[in-house]
Amino acid sequence: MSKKLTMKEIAKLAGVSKATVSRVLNAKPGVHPETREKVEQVIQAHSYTPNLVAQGLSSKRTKNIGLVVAHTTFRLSSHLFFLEFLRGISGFVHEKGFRLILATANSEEDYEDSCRNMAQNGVVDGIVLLGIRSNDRRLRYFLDAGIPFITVGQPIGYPDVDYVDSDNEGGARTAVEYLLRLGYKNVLFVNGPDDHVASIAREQGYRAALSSHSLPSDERYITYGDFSFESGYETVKDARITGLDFSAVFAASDLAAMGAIAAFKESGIQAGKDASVIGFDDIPYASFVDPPLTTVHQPIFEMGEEAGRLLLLRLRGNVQGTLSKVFRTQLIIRGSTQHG
Amino acid sequence: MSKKLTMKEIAKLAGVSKATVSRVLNAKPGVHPETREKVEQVIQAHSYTPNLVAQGLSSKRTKNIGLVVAHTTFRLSSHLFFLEFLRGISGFVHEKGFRLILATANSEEDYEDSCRNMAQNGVVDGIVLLGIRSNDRRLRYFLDAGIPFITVGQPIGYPDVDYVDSDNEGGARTAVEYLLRLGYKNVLFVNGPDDHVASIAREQGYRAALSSHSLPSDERYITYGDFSFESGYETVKDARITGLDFSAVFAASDLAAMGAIAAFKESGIQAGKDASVIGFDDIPYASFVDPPLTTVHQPIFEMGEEAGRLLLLRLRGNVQGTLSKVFRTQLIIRGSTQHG
DNA sequence: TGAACTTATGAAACCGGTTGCAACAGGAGG
DNA sequence: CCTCCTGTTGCAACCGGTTTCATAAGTTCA
Repeated sequence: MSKKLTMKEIAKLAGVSKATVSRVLNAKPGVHPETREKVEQVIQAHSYTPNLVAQGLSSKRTKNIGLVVAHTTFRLSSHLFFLEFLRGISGFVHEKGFRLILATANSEEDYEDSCRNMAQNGVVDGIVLLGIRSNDRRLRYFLDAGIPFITVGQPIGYPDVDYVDSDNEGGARTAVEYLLRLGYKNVLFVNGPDDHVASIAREQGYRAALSSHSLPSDERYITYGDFSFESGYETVKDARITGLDFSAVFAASDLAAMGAIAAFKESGIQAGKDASVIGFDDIPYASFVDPPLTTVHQPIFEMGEEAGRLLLLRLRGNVQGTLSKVFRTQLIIRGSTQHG
Repeated sequence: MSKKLTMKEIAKLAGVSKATVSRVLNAKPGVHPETREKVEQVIQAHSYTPNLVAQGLSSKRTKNIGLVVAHTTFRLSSHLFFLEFLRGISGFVHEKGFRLILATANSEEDYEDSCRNMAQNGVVDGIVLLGIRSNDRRLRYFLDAGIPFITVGQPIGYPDVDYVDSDNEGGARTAVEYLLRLGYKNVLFVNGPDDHVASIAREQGYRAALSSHSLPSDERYITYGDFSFESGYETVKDARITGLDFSAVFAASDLAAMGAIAAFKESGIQAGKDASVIGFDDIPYASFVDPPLTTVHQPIFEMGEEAGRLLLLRLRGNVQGTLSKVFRTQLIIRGSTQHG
């Protein structure tokens, strides 16, 4: 455990000044090739690496990206969306030499604190925000602090904010239209939280599908939950007790769809035969369950990569206007919908 | 977007020196109550927060914890172990005022780099290592750099390293003994990678269970995979083709167990009736699939918290000897094993 | 051969905090 | 009234880098 060398010591060993070592390290011009060579040798020999904290202080760029996750998103340990997104962005930013700092929270207040801290403490160069709400007031922290950030999901209420999203509305519409074409008259919609931006878009898609088939939206068939298994399960149970007449369900998450399937099964109704259920996300588990889940695929991994890409673009600074990218969604037909 | 104030400016506004502001901020003694009050007011009024990077540089403590995940662990997007662990440690360290920096990688070399960087660049105070192997040589980076770290899973080959773990051996043994008591003579073991520390312990448990029933270990029934769905599926398929005679499977992950169930099903064999399958982990999905999975529960969330707790203890410095905690595992009997 | 220009380099200021130490004021004790 | 102590405070060095600017050395050209 040799003590860590500093730039000054490297400089002395190479017989030059700190400034020169710094120039060599950052591949700056204006260093004689011979000098550069010599310095590089010393660096190699002692396998010196600069202290990134010091570097961050003086250059005002830490190469840290903050990933802030709304606690409601994070709490659903089963929310594989997050994990897949993380894989995407993590790989990308690391490749570009950035680090990822995770800010999560166990409560709404902690979350608020997380946001404020991230915005103000100077530790991160930019931020990715996951799980935002409509008119989310937390965005103000970042805007006020003047720190670059990008949201996942369209930032309703903030037209000038960068974002990545998937075509939630189109995906929902396609799914519901598919159910209607199968002949179902009533489609129970198990949505996410009503102020979640993805929920809002998916609800628009649901309504659009009904409209396109000249059907009115019956509000009793539109319900809000939290994307969980339980929310799908309970909603279907309750709806049947209430006497609603349906055998098709569109859920805003795969987990909720699995809950719906389980609830049907308890009443002796088999999804894929006597009923149809469609989920949303296409998590890796979707094809493993029985019946395999028909669902709306969104390219979560790619969305993660893209969020990283756009944020880094913004950080580099030479962009004007707002950056955004909306990914296509795709209906994946498996076994939980009636065939033919 | 008001420009961020520095400590010097706060000092001027309060009519004191930087040093005094620093003392107030860190609740150090030796400041007159009146002065303290005044400084606090100015801080409040401008909602000043210190620059954590500068603080990190001068105090040599960044309050960052690195979470390094072996790429093989991370690549399995379906590996809910990671997510649940993350929830545990993340909540804990944030509560203690630390941040979590994620280091992951898409390849073995990237992973190696990640480790080296984390160890040397001075950005983190301590490190949590997930997914280590037996005699993992990457630990040397951290030992050489003299940076505190803790591993998840017993660090085979490094007796003086802190760790948290679950009783993998006991859990495996209990599971296999349960199958043997149900009357199965041959239990196919779908293990993880053979150099993964958890795999090693689970294999010991498997063998111990056979021994305790005076059965020899038949090596043909011990197979290695990567914890994935596919590895469970393929292994069962192959084993049946090879002509092995078994209708009980113990898998080292829930996913692999689900794969095994799927493979059985394709041959018209129903887990829970004609065959028995036990998984490991008890991921949240385990109870949602059909049949609900009998599995060995390990308290992943708590393990995450504990890893954070022990590492922070170590960082505080007033501990001698090595820290470790092994959590109990528990067999959760659901529907994928034959009843009675 | 000297003026003008380039290129290579180091000294020193700076980033925004923490901390050791000296200085200074006020009170106690002799 | 002087000395000593204690409690507050600020100065300045330091953490380990980056960057500006002055200077020295070497080139080009008239």
